[in-house]
Amino acid sequence: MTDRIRAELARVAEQLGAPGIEFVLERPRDAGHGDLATNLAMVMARALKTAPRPLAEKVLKELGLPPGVARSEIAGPGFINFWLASDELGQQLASIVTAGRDYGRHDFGAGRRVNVEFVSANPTGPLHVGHGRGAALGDGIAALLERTGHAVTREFYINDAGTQIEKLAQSLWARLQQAAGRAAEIPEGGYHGRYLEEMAQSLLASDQSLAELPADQGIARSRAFVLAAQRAEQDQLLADFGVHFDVFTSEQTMYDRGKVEQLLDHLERAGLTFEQEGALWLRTSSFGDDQDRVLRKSDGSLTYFTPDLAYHMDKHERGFQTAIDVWGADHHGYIPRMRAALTALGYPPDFFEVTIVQLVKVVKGGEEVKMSKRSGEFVTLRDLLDDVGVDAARYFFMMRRGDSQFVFDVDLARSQTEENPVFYVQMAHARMSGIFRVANRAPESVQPSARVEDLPAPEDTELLKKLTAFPEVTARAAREREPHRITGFLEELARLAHGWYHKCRVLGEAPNVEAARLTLARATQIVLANGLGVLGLTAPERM
RNA sequence: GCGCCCGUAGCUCAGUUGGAUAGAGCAUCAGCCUUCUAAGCUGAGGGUCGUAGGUUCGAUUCCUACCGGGCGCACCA
Repeated sequence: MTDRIRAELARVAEQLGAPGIEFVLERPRDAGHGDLATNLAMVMARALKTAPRPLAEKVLKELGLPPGVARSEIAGPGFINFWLASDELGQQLASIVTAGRDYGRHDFGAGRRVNVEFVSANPTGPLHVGHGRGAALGDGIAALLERTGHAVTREFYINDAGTQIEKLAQSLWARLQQAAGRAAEIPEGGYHGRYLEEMAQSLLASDQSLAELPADQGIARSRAFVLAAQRAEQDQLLADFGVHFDVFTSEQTMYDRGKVEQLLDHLERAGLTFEQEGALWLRTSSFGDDQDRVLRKSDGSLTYFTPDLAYHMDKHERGFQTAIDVWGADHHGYIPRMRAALTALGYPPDFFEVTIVQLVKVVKGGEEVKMSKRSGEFVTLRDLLDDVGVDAARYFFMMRRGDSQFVFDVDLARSQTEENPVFYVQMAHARMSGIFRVANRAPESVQPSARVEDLPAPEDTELLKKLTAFPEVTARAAREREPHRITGFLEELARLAHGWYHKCRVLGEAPNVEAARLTLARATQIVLANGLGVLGLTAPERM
């Protein structure tokens, strides 16, 4: 419907001398302004240098409106408002029930291959709440893209080749020595967290001889231990968090598979590099970065940037048309060099995208729970999950834009009351389900009753109109990579659903009204479930 | 010093790609249980959209400067 009106408006715009003009056709927030409104006359007025209202009259005169539009008017400074016929609304209701789980799906992604890389935590410690936010957001973005017709791969990059890992291995080695009663110091820049102490103790308990190894072997063993332990722990935790990765790529394999060498070769042959003071540089400043970047240090070793760039090249070679990276805010300064380098490689500008995830502040009992990686004290994702559960954690992380700082109120997330948005939304779904339970009918058995005349209350109409907005919300959320648009919509919908439930009886009404309201309840249940589903949350039948 | 993000009700935050009278939840206050879940619902008060300019029919939205908060500015990862 919207598409047909939009097309007709575009046709008239062309006819009146403004072809291809950009205009908005939207649902006005004020119901008094109709079901749909356009600013076409006003944007045309600017382009054609005439007054908007007379122009709106001309537009309206030329407009061949589809039969679903009941009436139209010119209002305010030159808006054109449309009211839809009530049978149009009824048909939309029926189509929700018919579409079921597919309602809110789109195919505009057209099978575009998208790689979403997220979490990608260093294997140097437990995942903390910041990773949790990245995990929820990355997974949410991936799910949104899937539901809009993209071919999505969820990917995790393991930073297992850097000096961080070396420090960690050395730190564990020191802890092993200490646990065996020897004097040993955590190396400079090493890891002081208690989890290494615990790991050392349990390793030693199962193999006393470990601490007897010569240092180089001991460190090598330590490295293998920490990598395996971190991987196992992270896998389990992410699984518990409801996040599934399709691909894990290790930094080390970028070397092992010759990707790094291949990259350096390619860059040098293309004349994109130069040597200075014994180091090899990439001319990123020619491609938008504010300075050139070192690929190979003067001591012969590579910077972190080089294998990471090779990794992105690898993604491109694997056939991905878009690579979305979800990064912590502390890495945002890294974006220009990566973008510049990928431009230098000749990749299209829409290949590389970054979604930035800002810091999470955890508040419990009205007080901030401090987190500091250096001191080894931080709020782990595991602690948070144990505290508030998966659904609440995922929902909370997704309910705010990634690029604003976020206060995670643990007490709120735990609460089983209306104040808690997760609870509130899930409760709305449970209530819709409850109607069918009491009626002793399977929700799936509902045959769409599409007559809006049988939905007499204003609450009926308001709820229904909200439901019809869901596809637009999912489309926008996917395009903008903003899962919080879904949570916001769900809360608005839940509010209407609760109000409707309170005001409008379903069972025991006149048969035609009961049938129509059962359809509405079913449609509401579907949209709530689909919305919760995109976010990876459960939609409980009862609570 | 330079760059990026943020600044909207007491608090936490939305704000439909420049639109009509700026919204929601919490908190506060006032109501509502003979009902398919009161684990809920209804209503009220609450705003100089950080500040000052600019762009135009119109600015919370775009531009500039400044103020405040966060994060970055490595031959670290």
